[in-house]
Amino acid sequence: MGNSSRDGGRDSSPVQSVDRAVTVLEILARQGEAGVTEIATELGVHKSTAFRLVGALENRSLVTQDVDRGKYRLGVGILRLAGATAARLDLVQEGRPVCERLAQEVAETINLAVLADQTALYVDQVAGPSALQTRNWVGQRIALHATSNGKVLLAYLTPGERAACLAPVLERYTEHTIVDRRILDTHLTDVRRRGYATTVDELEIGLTAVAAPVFNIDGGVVAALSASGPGFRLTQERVPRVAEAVRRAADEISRRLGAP
Amino acid sequence: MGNSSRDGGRDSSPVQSVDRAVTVLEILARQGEAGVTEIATELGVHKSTAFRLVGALENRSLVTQDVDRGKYRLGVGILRLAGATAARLDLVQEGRPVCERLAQEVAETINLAVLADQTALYVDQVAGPSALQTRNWVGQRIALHATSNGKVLLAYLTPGERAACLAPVLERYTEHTIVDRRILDTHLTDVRRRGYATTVDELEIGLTAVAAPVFNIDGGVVAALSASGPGFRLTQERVPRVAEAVRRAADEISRRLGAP
DNA sequence: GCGAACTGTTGCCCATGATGCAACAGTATG
DNA sequence: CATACTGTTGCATCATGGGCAACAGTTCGC
Repeated sequence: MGNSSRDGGRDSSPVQSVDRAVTVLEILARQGEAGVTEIATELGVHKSTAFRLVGALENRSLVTQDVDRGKYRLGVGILRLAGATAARLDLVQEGRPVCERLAQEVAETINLAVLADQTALYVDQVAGPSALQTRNWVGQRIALHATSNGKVLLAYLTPGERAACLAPVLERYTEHTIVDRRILDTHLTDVRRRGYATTVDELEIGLTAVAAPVFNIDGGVVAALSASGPGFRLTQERVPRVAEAVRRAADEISRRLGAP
Repeated sequence: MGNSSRDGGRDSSPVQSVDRAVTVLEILARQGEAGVTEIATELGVHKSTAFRLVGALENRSLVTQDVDRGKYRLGVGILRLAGATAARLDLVQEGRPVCERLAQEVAETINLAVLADQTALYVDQVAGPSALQTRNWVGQRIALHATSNGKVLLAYLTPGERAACLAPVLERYTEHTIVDRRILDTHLTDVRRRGYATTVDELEIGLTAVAAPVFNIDGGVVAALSASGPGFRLTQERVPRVAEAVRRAADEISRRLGAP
């Protein structure tokens, strides 16, 4: 059974049984449903082999069987995996050109972050033209209370959701980190009122950031868009103008995602 | 690493490497992206093992890597698999209650079929109350030109698409099968005009069927809905009334799918 | 700028898990 | 009712999956 190659493709042979399992999934995607014998024939393996491959996928809900001894089809596990991918793909794909323009406009590092496992998960980043930049945050999970993105994500949660997301004791990163819950809650009320959040020296000394919410078609906040840079560049005077640009860019991404 | 069990779950141990590969996908779905060492740690395997598992998934586009030696994320292959599942799941889920009512109303076998690989792929079936029924078509791919579902699917294709779907020589199943392209094209123009297709003794002697189109949110035809039964029951006199019921039911499914 | 500490990647050898075989149970069909 | 199919299972074999050691590349602290 051939191994499809791709640009920069791996030359080492793949794990054969994983490769076969993926072929099973593709057969089921193409045909809607299929039986063990049919799958075995298309794979070129014994039907007991096909049966075990299908069984392994069924155990993890990637494949399901309508009735015992019946035909198999793709299961909800595929949709769960895709759900994780597609929504984030949409956000990043729709957001990327907006982020690039904003990076040019404000000449700072632009980030998109989503709420994930009670942290701000950074899903995209576009660097400004300056040589001095923040490091790459993508893939990292950063504390909510000490980042502008995190503050935005927190600001639009219900009190219950917010309580669930914040540890009883907030971690102090610098002497400027807000660790008192009541001060944080008041601050987040202000974030919602103004439509953007700021941090100055709260995650680390010398780092200033400003963020605004990205809404989806249901009117909920699905991400926060931020600009960040060194404090000597992102001065207090400059913050309102940068915040306005970030807000407009976040609104643009929201519209692209179908927000009202 | 534990194997999640499920109701009616398989007791035999699954194919371990497939199981591990699925766990890799779930890790990436949950975290957005991860590196080889992190995946290995969560799987409890050596990082060379994780590397090969990820490589096998990457070969098939289920996983992708942003830059060489960088972190991995879920790839478009997942979306391709899910695309095959979700759209069909929608159609079948939205269509099922309508099919059940229609089966009761017209007392014949009801089918939903989609265009797949130049055939009519049957994706759902509800039997009428009669003891005499057609066999189960679900999962089968039947010639377009000799079925009412197929005629509906053909009728709404562009001339180019239609030419691509039909073999140069149409297969004759009975003496009533339409195998002349010009006669078929004229017939399909009529299908579009009337809003439904019929076949009498064209796929097999004694089998009568009537089908109508199902539209989606974009206004395109995504499926055909049919009622079929023996000719002595689905008489010529009865066909117009059954056709009208099938049309109304197809319109109902179309509305549920968001058709204009 | 350099060394240490990490990462991802690779070749190789062997232990083990994937596989095919034979057989069985269940279902469909003539 | 017998035959011919299907899906499923236990078992023995061997081909492959896997870990190890090492390497190349990158990051980071001093």
